[in-house]
Amino acid sequence: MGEGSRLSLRELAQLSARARVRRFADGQFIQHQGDPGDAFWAVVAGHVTIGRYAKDGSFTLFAVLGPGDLFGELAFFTGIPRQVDALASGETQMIAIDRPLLHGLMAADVGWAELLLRSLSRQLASALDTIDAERRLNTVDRLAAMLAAMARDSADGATVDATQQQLADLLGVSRVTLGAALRELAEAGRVERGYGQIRLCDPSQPDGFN
Amino acid sequence: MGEGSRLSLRELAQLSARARVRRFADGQFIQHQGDPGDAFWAVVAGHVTIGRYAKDGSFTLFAVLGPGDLFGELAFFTGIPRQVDALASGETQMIAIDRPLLHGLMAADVGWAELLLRSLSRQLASALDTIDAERRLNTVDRLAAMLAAMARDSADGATVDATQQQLADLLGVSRVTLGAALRELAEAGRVERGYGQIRLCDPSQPDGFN
DNA sequence: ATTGAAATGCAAAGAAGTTATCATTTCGCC
DNA sequence: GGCGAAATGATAACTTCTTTGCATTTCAAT
Repeated sequence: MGEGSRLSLRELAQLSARARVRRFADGQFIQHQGDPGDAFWAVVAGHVTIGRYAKDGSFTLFAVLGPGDLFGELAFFTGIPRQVDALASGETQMIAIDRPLLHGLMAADVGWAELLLRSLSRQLASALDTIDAERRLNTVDRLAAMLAAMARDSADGATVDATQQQLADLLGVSRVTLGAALRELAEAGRVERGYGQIRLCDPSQPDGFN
Repeated sequence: MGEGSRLSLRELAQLSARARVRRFADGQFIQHQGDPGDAFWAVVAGHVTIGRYAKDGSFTLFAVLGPGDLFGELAFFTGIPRQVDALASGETQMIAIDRPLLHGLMAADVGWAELLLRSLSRQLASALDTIDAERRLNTVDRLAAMLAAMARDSADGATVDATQQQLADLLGVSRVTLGAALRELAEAGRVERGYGQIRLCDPSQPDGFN
């Protein structure tokens, strides 16, 4: 969701100079659904899992964020309470951007406003793509598109580290359906299935989006 | 999609003072998929239909916007080409906000930046709700939620003027499925079905979102 | 090497949605 | 009032996804 809208090292450095870095332990809650949105976060180091716990305990995974990613702008700007839960995944360092800090940033450089607008716009584009793909594409194509997007963000650009259950949650289908779709892709020679890992055979293939 | 993030009359007046109003006839294209996003739009009068034409001619309806609504910020801020088509619905008046105008606005009043951030955030919240609801709720509940949201924006707050086909497109299901869901709601006494119109019997009922 | 937990594979039954087709109702218009 | 187009209602065959349950494979820790 937040891919492609990351802060640069320069911008993270500017932030660090103006606010202190907070540390979170693995599995620690950073925000709960329903919290007031009086600040949003910039990830400095580590990873953050974004999603929504339902009353029945089930979890809808929205995204896994990394260094440079922003999140929580939504509650901050709308005044709506937090819509999602966020947990640290591994040792994580973050900076909270509250209203005084934001005003300071925007006063110092209007570029910050445009950066935030660009970040939100990208997230919205991604969300609209998801909605459209969910209606228009079958499971196999949606999976292929998602894997391609995840691989682009990965270290080597061709491997996705995730279990079938996690992929199923991301895609909003059952593990059974996801397994069937994966098998179809594997039989077509487009991916190789590992244990907790998927390798894309030809990442340059069209991904169905846009 | 854009509900609840409308410009006030005062803000529309400020805009009109700085840019000329453009007129569009019923059915006229305002923007096509793939156009460059060198400006975004503020609706001054009339209505705009937002959606996406697929190659096969099918149309995914995203929203119907009214006076005070903004759209097209997405392509403008991300640099991604237009993702959606927009058509005037009835005689429509709009203002194009390009980069010089936006910079003028933001320089005159930082409030414009926050207004845009708020608008985008609300659209994103709405899109995320849609994704989550699509996975978690059954068709009947999603329909009830959508009808409640649409009724809130309507004149009397209890009537929705739309055909079953349009509602089906909005919800992303077939007309058959939507008809069945509507019938279920009608039999539960929650709505009354008219010809091209739905009346909510108790709009104060919880709508399933949040 | 063994063992236990996690991940994956597989199959059957059932729920929910889609497409396609046709009948019926409603409304505007002459 | 009658007509025609649009909207709605209804039905059936088909597809896709889910749930459930269990077998198998993989990995890591002892």
